[in-house]
Amino acid sequence: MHGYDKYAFEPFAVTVDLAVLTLRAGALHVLLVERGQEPYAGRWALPGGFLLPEESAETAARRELAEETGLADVTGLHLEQLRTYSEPGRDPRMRVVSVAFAALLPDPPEPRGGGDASQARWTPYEEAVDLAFDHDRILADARDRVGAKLEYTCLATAFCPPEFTLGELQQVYETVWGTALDRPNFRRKVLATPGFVEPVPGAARLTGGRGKPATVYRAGPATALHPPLLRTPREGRPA
Amino acid sequence: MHGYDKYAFEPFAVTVDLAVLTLRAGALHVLLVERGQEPYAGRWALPGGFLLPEESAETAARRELAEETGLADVTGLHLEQLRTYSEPGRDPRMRVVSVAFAALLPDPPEPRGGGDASQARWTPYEEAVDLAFDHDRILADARDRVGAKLEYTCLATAFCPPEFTLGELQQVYETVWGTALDRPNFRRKVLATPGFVEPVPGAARLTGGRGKPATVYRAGPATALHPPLLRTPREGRPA
DNA sequence: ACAAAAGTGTTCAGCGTACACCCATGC
DNA sequence: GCATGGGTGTACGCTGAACACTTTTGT
Repeated sequence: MHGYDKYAFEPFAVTVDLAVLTLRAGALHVLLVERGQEPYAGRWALPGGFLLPEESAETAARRELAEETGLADVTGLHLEQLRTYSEPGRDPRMRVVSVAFAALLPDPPEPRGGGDASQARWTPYEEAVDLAFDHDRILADARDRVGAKLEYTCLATAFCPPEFTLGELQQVYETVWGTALDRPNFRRKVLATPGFVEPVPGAARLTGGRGKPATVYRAGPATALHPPLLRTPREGRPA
Repeated sequence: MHGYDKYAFEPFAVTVDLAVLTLRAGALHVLLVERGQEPYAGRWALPGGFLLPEESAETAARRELAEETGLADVTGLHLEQLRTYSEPGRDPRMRVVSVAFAALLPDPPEPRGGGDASQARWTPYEEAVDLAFDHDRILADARDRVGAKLEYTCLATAFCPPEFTLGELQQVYETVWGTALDRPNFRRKVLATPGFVEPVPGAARLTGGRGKPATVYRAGPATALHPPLLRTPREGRPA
């Protein structure tokens, strides 16, 4: 039966695609590359590419990110497998099965093009439409997943630099969810969760130029949030 | 660069693996097949196999399930992508990337072997160890995922036949989580979630031979659970 | 003095937990 | 009658939402 003859079937290509998300200026942004080659030459797409023979999907994801966008050795890159897209016809060239990842970054450097990508740039989430292949869908799935995981995991710290204030952490939630949260209650909930954040001793920072300096925190060892931080839609957003 | 030459790289094989879970006699069981061929001939494994050229992973999963275990056209089969396992060396023959699925079934028929599988059988979850390839890990991941999704989705009905009582639904939670739940409170929580279950008009059924006949319910249209049904460990299990 | 941002305190409604109790059926 | 399982009622504690208030800084 099937198995031993490596060339018995039309070969499959295996690729990775990355939905790299970050927060810039209080808005969710995604990293896009302009395709330098057919198909979809000139169109914007998620960074990604083919697996090499000795790579896992996770390794390939990091390599492609470095090649196509210049983001190598990024500190605090959170990579998370989303799902695999395998519908026939997703790539006009051949049968391509793509393992998609969601990646989260704190406010990052400017990317540069490279490899198959003629240029790379951060794009506001809302403007990232009409992408190549089925990347619109992958991006939407990534956003859904990240929004949901903020509720019951400590994922939000992956959007923050190594040291951050509770105000910054709260902005992560407010930006991704598009809702305003009550600051006192947010503070208590976060601090009441053991291992979510830990204070950096003797550090304080001014955030908006004015106001009381905020205590600085680091991400703690916890990964899950019990009880969860539920998304309770208040109306609108704050000023 | 890469892309157009289909044979430029060592080809990848793409497979699917299925962790098919069900409840039998109040215990979690998983569907295993005995491998008829090398590698791992004679060892137990999750059902699965190679993608055909014109199949999506979901289609292949259903086909392999039918071929290897005789479970074709199973009513109420819930298929859900888990993640993709792509580490080099997971299969000694060649480079195999496997898309893993978790599948949930109500109390199902006996399987039979077929295809690559010399036999197939339901195995209590605890006894499903030392599986072929990395299937121990896939199975553990499936169980974790299912346990977590019971909390905030309506997934539990996928373990129940089309019509079920609230007692049966509660047993799903108690079996998967290994905790006892308070019946009155469980009942209210489930009924308070719009679209989780809907009563079947004028139907009632005796469950244990004795006792008051229970109202019969169907799964409703809802998929998410707001608020979630949190796993609050009470000690021990009931009689 | 004022504005802005961090942080504290307090109230109150609602939910979830626990448990007592009633109902319907088989033996 | 009694055991068994389904279903209802209720009291209490705690959490989370809302908002008033204090503290610390820059201008």
